[in-house]
Amino acid sequence: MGVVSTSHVLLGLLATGTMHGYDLKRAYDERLPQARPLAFGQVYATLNRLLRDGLVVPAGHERLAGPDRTAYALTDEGRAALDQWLGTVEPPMPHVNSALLAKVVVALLDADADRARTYLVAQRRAHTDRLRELTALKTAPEATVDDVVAADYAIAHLDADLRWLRTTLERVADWHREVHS
Amino acid sequence: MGVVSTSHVLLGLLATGTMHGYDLKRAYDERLPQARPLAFGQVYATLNRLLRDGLVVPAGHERLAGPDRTAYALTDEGRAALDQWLGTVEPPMPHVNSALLAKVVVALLDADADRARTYLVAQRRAHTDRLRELTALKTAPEATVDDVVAADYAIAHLDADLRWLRTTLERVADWHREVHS
DNA sequence: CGCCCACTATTCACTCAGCGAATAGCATCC
DNA sequence: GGATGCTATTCGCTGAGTGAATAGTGGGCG
Repeated sequence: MGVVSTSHVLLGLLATGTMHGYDLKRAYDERLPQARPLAFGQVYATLNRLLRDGLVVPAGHERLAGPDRTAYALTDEGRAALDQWLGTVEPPMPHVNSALLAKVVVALLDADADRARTYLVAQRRAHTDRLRELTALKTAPEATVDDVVAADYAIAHLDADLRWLRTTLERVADWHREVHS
Repeated sequence: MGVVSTSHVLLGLLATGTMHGYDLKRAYDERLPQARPLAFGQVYATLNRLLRDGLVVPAGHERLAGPDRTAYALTDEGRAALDQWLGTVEPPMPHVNSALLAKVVVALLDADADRARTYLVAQRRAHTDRLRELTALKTAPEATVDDVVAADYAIAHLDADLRWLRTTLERVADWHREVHS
């Protein structure tokens, strides 16, 4: 599944009004609090790429109670790129990019089936623990819809992992036999 | 959830015997056929980092029916790093890194609820289509256990996406109201 | 007043990751 | 003998990501 495209998200945030880098970072943290943390440095790097590609333009260079700051605004091209992104479905699972799967494959390859089994059991434990955390976070009284939707996403996928862990545990012996043949 | 660590997978493949870059790439394709495609260039880049860090050493430099080739072998340090990796559980969903979620958030932010709804419906369609492909692939007579396990992983997560898409569709109106307040 | 701290805003230097093209030897086949 | 294809590696470039550095301003505090 596609990894989240930082540049498109920044375009989307800029579409709500001109902003400078620092504000963008804060808007990102506010709107996508559960997402991968975004460093300031990366915001400016991405902005520069968007500028280079003509998707944003500088819109004011003021100094106001602090250091210089440059605000950026979407161009028509930027608006078009954003609409294009929003109107396109993400390719669903074009390849299986899972650390879990990779680790089990490697464990089966150069250790024995027990090694893989031990790992799977430990991972299952970590998953159930995290699942508890997330359901608590979701049902907390101060949870916003943002929080609930993000938590639901994580919960659904942890659940998917758990189901996969269970059936894979049952298959470890067969699988090990096949790998070493 | 952790993205698959190329260097550890290569260490794992090397643990089954000394290999040179080209063989490593083939072993990767054979053992992880459903994983993200790995370019030759990246194999050598990663090998050089492993060499620099003392996790592998050159083990033979032969020319045999073709260009020069350098085989690499695991060092004790490399073996230790591999064991360390295999023995560690992956942090389950430390952050929600989903293109789906990001796109819906952006759609709600600078378009209306219908825009988000249209996207969700289109995405659901793409998911169910892919789901059909994968079940076909899994039940095909020539499917190996590798194929089945990988397909199960993908299926479980597509299913998780679908459940999330359904409940999110129901919540779009509420969510849109909260975002614009 | 003078000083330190915290906040705003951006830049810099560096490494990893990923991709496509380039290079180069050998095989083989028509 | 020229074209094609396989083995094996290198190169150049862009993007992604991190942590530290820089610099100005305002507020609190003794």
